[in-house]
Amino acid sequence: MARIAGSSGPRTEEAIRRAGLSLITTHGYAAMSLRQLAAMVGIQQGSLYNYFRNKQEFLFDLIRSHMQDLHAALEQALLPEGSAAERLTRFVEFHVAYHIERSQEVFICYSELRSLEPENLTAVVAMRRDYERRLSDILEAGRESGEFRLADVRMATLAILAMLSGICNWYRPDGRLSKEAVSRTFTGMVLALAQGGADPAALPQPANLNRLAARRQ
Amino acid sequence: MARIAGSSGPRTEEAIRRAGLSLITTHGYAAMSLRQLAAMVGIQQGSLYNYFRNKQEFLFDLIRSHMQDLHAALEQALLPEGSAAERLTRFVEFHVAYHIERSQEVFICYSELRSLEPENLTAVVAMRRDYERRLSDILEAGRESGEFRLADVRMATLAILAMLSGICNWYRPDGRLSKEAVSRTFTGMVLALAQGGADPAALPQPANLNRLAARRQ
DNA sequence: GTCTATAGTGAGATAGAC
DNA sequence: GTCTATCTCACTATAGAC
Repeated sequence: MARIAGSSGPRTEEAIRRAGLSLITTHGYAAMSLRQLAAMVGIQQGSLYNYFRNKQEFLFDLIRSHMQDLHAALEQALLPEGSAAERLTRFVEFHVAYHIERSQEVFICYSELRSLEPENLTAVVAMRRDYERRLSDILEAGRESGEFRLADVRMATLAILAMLSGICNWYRPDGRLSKEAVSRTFTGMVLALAQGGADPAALPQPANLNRLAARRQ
Repeated sequence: MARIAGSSGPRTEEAIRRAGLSLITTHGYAAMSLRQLAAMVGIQQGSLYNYFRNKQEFLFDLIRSHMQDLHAALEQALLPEGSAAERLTRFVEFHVAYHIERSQEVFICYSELRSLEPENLTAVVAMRRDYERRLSDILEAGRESGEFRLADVRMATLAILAMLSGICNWYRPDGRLSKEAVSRTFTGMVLALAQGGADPAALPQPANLNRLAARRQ
């Protein structure tokens, strides 16, 4: 990480970005000092101010630019039409892939909202709402068409997003599971959740299982 | 919050606890200053050191004592026997109730693990593993008995816990939803997820629904 | 148990030479 | 664009009177 002379520019910018992501993910924004950050990049602490006006602006830039990337990528991935199950599958596949690919950014976007100053927070929350809505719309469409059985679309939205976003807390590229296995499994679980058929009372006993099956036909 | 004279003792201790929970939830451990904490309690900053040796110990006490409470409460709530669906239902009901009742502690236990020093972290992670295992065992039992259809018990465990723990990020006592409604809805979603029947390919069309129902009988 | 006062440290941010 | 040097401030933690 050390550096030789008075060089660089855009290379430094990218290095600061990556080091910042790493440090904030590990220790949190408040606990990360600019001295640490500079050391990791291999420059002096004062030099950082050629790249941002202050620490808060650095955080906001990280979060905002990531949210923009996320939106742009989602736009590409969403199906314009198709059954709700197909659209939901596509959404989950995208979400999982993105969360695995860019887990640090994603994690920070959830965990460091509290560290944003009010004005900056407002901007980010608006983008976030927009994203949640994409999922809500799919669930709502499925509920109306009868493909999905959901007691509450809002809660289902939050539940699914929490479940998917949790992936970036435990997924490790060198772990037991491949990206594909995770994607497949979560797609299955989310679809099962959405398609429901689970009245808590309905399924435990075999007798009830029969009733349910009959109702479905 | 202000106080009158040189009084108190255990009352102060409880006040510090509550103020700490609130501040850490809102701003995070690293961003909370002991001056803030003292001000919220209505004492001077130096007086805090009658209640802990340093800031880290305060955090660790909060987290550890909460984990102990959680384990004790879970012990009471778990069913010793019954079908996997019944046991899972009970687990979810407990989990939701607890997360709603003590959302600050729960949130901190997830979000401030990073702020624990290595030794303290080790202790907490062990307790956490133990808790996850309670859920894994239920899912595994259900998978073996054929009640549940799960591609991967470990991922299902993590998915369910993430989904449930997410509740403390958005639930508001004065909001649209009652505790009971949340509990019922999440129980339903978790059971649906566990009981599966969701090969991504299998369920969109009604034709496949029939096959599924037939197989279940 | 609480207060006031302060030691000692490390933080974010700025100034000016190269 | 980077460096060195430094300002200013807030923080954790301690000491000692009441």
